[in-house]
Amino acid sequence: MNRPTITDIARLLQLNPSTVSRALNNHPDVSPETRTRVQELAQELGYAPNQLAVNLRKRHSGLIALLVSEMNMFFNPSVFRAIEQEVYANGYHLIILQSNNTLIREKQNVQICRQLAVEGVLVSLASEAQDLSHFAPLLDQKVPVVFFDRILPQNHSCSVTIDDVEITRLAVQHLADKGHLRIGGLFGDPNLTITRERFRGFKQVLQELDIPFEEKHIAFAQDSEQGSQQALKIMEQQPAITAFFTMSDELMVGAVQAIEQKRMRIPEEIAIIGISDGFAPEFYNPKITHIRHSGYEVGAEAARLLLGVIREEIKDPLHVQLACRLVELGSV
Amino acid sequence: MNRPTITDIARLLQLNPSTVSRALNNHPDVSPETRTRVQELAQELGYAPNQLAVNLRKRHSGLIALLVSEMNMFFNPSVFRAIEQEVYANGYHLIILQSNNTLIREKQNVQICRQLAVEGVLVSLASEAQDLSHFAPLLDQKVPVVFFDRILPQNHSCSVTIDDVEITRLAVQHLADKGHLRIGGLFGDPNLTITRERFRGFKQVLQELDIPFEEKHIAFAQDSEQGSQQALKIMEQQPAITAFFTMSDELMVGAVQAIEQKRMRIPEEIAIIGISDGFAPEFYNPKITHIRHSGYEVGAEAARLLLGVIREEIKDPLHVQLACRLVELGSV
DNA sequence: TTTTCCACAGCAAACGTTTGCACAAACCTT
DNA sequence: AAGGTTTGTGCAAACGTTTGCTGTGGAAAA
Repeated sequence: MNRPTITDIARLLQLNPSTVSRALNNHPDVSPETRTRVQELAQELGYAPNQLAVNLRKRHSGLIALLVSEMNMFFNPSVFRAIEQEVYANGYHLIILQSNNTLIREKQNVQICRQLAVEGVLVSLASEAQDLSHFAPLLDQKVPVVFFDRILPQNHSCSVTIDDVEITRLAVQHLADKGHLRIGGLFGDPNLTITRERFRGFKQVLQELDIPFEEKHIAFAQDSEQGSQQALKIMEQQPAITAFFTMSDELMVGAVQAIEQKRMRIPEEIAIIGISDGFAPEFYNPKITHIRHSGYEVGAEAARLLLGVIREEIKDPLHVQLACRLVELGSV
Repeated sequence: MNRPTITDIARLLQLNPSTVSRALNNHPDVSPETRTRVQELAQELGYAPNQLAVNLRKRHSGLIALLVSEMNMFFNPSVFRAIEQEVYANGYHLIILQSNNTLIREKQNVQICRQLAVEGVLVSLASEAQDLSHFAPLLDQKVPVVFFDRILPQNHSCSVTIDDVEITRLAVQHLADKGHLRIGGLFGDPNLTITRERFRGFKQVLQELDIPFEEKHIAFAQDSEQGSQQALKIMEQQPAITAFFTMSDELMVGAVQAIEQKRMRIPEEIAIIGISDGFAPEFYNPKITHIRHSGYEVGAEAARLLLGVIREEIKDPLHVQLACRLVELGSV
């Protein structure tokens, strides 16, 4: 037999499919005796419900979609791991859609979510996304959406981020505490809210600490390679910086590369502090002091919020900002 | 209206649902006139087919599952990126299931694949998996399966790997060419076929080159931290090694950490060569010479094979071994 | 004019479940 | 012993599509 159905079991047991269905779902309306008869036969035949039929009938898919700019090395893997685990533990399944940072793909992915009748969507925005209008098809259908990490300001859906201003405050404060007054800053894609916020925080904290902000000591870069080049340029400026602040792992890697290329010693000749989930700082010796944000926690929290909204335990949009902490490892 | 169905359109246009269906699918049996009438109204109403119903009717899900041990930093992201793109480009969607390296989860995941009626499965095995018997439920149903990266020897399904013996040959040969005769080796989880093969290759190549194999110069480690400790131990052995071979990025990171901790200079005092997809070697200065295997290519090839099997273009199990090449970057 | 054929549209069944309702038998009530 | 309630089962519709078959009107062929 090709794949036993509920109807097959019903026929074999001289029962009605509905009774079999109830028996398998432990519905109280069915006698213990028939229940066991049904379940035993189901077991024996290796029966597994046809989820496609269940989905149609119940009008849901058991799917949660993760819309993400692209798989990259640093922030994502731990976020994914957390999300998958949380989703799995609650009986849903995770489907992943990449936007490759393009708006057009993100729009398509929204449509796919709608077609597949996903029950919730987790979103880390493409850098091309300037607003959230393309999520209307989902929001109109009351599909729960939670934005995380790469978000835009809005108030209609839950979001999970880290406190970007606070994170830079911790970093710059730590550098200042150690006596660093000329600080080089490496920042990412200036289109992203996350970059703008961290940059804003950086300047703000410098001002609070009465450290002059020097245009020539900061730069924006898209990846490690660019970051490395920009870091070299910054290090050539006079008066020379004594420390680097990098807003992401990619840029930290770039900065360290540049420092090593100049054969300068960390932290004796130049200090460095980054923002990281703690993985990449381990690559080096000394390990890199950083402000730690947990990608795992971001993912887990985003998934928990989404599940809360799906279960209607959460009614109003919640905006969670996760705490971070300084991890001193000797590079400052 | 809540979400227009084909029946809604039929009613509004005084047509039969079947005609509407055919019109939307550009079936030739429908007149150009009604076809446009239908398509225009569909457009106007924002009609999107209910994929759940389509799936049930067509008895497929449009889903491809990716069974993976866990999301980790190094090998996986590029593999995922490739797989997602290939799958997406062919109109399927990707669902991801982690096993956390446990057999029990892998078994559950197989069941989930069956229930969701996925049309193909890509597998990188959990380290607990000692055989493939738990994939029987899928193979019995003729669900195409392709194994990649972490595989076990078998002949019933396609597989994609890299040539582990050849890869170590390239590495060790390169070290020997540069005059290194005392080579430290760092290897991963000895349960994995991949580890055993690379270790076998390592010994074999040493023998071919008439370099004595020293037990005290090799070690096994599960992660960077352990790798670093093992590397330190190896470096303390006399006569001292002059070069490291590391079989994975994690271990490369560990070895470099140990070398830096000893304040030894690469490559003047000690050389290092690794196996990598080329990302992590960029972290350092000098960049690390490595044998490059493309995670992206592995993923893309695995996905292509799977799609080939699904489309029945590939009938017999194909075992693809991808080529690798030496990338010289100055650490040897 | 009659026959043949084709283009188009409708009918109805099917995919495998779930679930509201009906109904029979058995069990309590007074 | 008549009525009411519980317990277990069956019937049939529904979820939204797709598709084989049937049927009609009209054009082309004979």
